[in-house]
Amino acid sequence: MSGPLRSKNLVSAVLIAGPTASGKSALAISLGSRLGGTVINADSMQVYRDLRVITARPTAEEEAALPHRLFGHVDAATNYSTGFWIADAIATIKAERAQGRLPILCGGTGLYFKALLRGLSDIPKVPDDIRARVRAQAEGLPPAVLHERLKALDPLTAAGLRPSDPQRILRALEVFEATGQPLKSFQEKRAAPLLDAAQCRCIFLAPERAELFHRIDRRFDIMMEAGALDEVKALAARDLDPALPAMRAHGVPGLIAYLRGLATREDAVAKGKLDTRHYAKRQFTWFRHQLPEFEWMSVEAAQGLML
RNA sequence: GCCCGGGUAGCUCAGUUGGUAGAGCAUGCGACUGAAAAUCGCAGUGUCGGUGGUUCGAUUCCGCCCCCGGGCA
Repeated sequence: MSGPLRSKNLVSAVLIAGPTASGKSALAISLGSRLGGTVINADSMQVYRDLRVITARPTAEEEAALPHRLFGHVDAATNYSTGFWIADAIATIKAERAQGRLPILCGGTGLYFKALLRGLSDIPKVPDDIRARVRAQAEGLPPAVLHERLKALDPLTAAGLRPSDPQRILRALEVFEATGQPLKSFQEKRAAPLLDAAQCRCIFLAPERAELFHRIDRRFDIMMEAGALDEVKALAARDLDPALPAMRAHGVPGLIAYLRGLATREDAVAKGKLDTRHYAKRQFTWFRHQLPEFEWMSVEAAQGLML
């Protein structure tokens, strides 16, 4: 069953989310072509120029069908983040609207959609040197020790974090280091949302899980045939910091290990598929609980969608 | 055919000086404000290869049988 009919001018944007490999891109292209839309990427990995095949970014032919924005516009050496994306997304949505085009946000990154619909706190950017210093000092230390350190400096934020969660602890440490104020104190003030879900069409493409897992496996095999290994080889040759987001894309760490003779090709592929399935599960959980305003829809229902 | 090693959770394995067992991974569920394709939390599951014996009690000790490795012939 498709949802109620809505006339185009009541919808200020279309948001298409869903687990990886659910067919979001195809839906975005089909809707966008009919509605005079522009597809705007809301996927944290499809922003990287170096990674096209392995991130399932739309192909050149697909991109030719209608305007696509924020795809492959970032170098893999960049530590891109939600904050950068939100800024890019604001500018892009405005620009497309100014041209009379309907923004179609499409991607699987739940945090990006949440930032769009709930607002992202205004937190000063942590200078690169401070970030690097905090991380260098943390090198090799167990997360519980870092948590103790944070507790001494910023008990407010530390109280809300698990001592086993290195990533969030480091973030809190570097924000405190850069601003002298608790991360929590910034988070308590949320910026105004960019979009109001009531004026958007928010779709979550939700295939049946077993079927989706099969598609994920098959798609990874297709990526391998389509040159994923060459792409990863070129990335590996840049010898970037393995902690960079682009270096963590599903399949990348395993394939780099394979290229360096540290893993079999079979194991690398299996790891890529497994990471992707785990991620898909987290995407279902995220949207179910964090963004309930999304309308869950089967792939078949989405195909018959009228806006 | 003989000798040695092994058969314990979906997988890889630990363990029980005899009182019906556990890690990692997988699986399921969940958290989530600038690395989010990230990071983290919780949970379940077993005829302990089969069979007979010893014993109050056997997955653990003994016999026989079956299966899988390796070696010898």
